[in-house]
Amino acid sequence: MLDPLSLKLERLCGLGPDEREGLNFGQPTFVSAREDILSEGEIVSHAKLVLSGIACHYKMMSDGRRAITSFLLPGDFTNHQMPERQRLDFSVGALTPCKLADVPLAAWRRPGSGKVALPDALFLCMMTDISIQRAWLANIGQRPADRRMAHLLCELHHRLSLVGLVDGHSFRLPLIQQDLADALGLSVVHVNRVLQYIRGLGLIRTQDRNILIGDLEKLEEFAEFDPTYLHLEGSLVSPFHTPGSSQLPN
Amino acid sequence: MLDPLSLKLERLCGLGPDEREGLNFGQPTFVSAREDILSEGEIVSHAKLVLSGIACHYKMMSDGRRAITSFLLPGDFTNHQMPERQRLDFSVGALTPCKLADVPLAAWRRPGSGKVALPDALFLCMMTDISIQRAWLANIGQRPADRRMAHLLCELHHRLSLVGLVDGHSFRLPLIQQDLADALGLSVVHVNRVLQYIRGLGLIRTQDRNILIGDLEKLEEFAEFDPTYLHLEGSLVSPFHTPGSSQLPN
DNA sequence: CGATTACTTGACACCGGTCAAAGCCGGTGG
DNA sequence: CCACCGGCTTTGACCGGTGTCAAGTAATCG
Repeated sequence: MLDPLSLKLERLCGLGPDEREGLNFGQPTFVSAREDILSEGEIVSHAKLVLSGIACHYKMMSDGRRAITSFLLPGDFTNHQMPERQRLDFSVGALTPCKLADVPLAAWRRPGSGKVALPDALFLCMMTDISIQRAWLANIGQRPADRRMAHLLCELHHRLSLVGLVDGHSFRLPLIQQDLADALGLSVVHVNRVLQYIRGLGLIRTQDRNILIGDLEKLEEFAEFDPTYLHLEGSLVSPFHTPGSSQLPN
Repeated sequence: MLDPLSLKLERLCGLGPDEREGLNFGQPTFVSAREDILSEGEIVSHAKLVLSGIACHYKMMSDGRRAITSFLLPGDFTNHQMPERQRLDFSVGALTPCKLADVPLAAWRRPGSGKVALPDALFLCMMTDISIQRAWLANIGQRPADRRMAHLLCELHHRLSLVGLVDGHSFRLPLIQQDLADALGLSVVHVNRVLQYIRGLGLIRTQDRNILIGDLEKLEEFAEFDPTYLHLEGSLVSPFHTPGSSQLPN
């Protein structure tokens, strides 16, 4: 069975086994739920990969609130390569028990010769992460709570699906409502109300700690969800085409 | 007089004139306020640089609302290099008349040999943009309107200061209240109320379309502003850091 | 100038936050 | 096997921050 990152890169960029050889990560490490993986202010020299579990980027506000700025699913990196001696301006925390591995920074480096597919693919992942952040900004800034929640669920559906963690229309989402609240800028109480409301619409079903998508199309319509920003269409081409230095548009 | 990007790179990374030679951008283009610079869905092959004026990243929501996901100040790029054939998931619009220039993608490429300072510096810029997005997410998600506004003003103060556009404690901010509203996830009416409130606290003063910071320290304290995320400390700075004009706090 | 665009103001409604208490597990230990 | 316990979820009552609507004023522009 493929690790989630390889699966993602294969589906997203058509990356074959031979092109992933730079991805030999070391021994996996395990952290338990609620534990910090990286702390704000830290200086990191490694890129950590989530192999299983769900983690998040978060910032603590001075009044004790926690702002979750992204969810890290299997196949996501906790951090991209940082400029040297740059301090982290966020923390990374495990929301569930997580399995992690370090990926050598060399994977991002484009060699003077040889295959460049891997660095390109990793770059695409980074661009997608940025796109997701933009989408969150628009989501939190402009949508009412119910659609905001629905939009997040749609996104998670697609992202989990990409790494093979969606079974039919349902996926396991072992987050507590406080996590969703901190990610959506809502209170726990309201998250609870909103989940019930959406459940009442027949869009989702919850059982245990699973989220079952009842009618994905309806949910996406309700959330005004447009998956373009996830860049799922597998544009498997090198970002670095060599342009002549002088093609000015217009 | 240095262009804003060179100024920024010099102050941020200690980049000297010889290391910036990859930055020979072409003829500047001009767009008027409210005009689009790039449109969602477009495929871009150039990186555009803002030389003067203020632009923004935005997404239109289906109900006609506009979500501004970032402000582009002089010295900022409208877009980073995108993987080829990747469609833009956002639009770029000019909020004021803007002067732009194209920067060849080659500037980002690390050559097989020779200077790598420029690509590294540009990469730092990209990481900072991501950090800013994270900060916006936390800002919009967790802070009440008044502090949210104050935090944005603090950020703009620092960013404008970096490119020499702050004069003492005051800076020109030729945005309309609707722009601030769309960026902060507030209504225009409330932006108006909040500005008056902050003005009443003596933290800012507005005249014409300028924002004057009355007491920067008080404003930053009120906003719980921590400039770490802007990565201003010149982590890549070599021993020879040229101070530039003296208005930079340090 | 008139016309448009931006800013202010007030009244009112409502979404979502807060507080508090009550269920609901799933563990853990006796 | 049951009792207890702590974390999570669910409810209800209440309130306050923001949004909306609408109208009036000021600024900007052709």
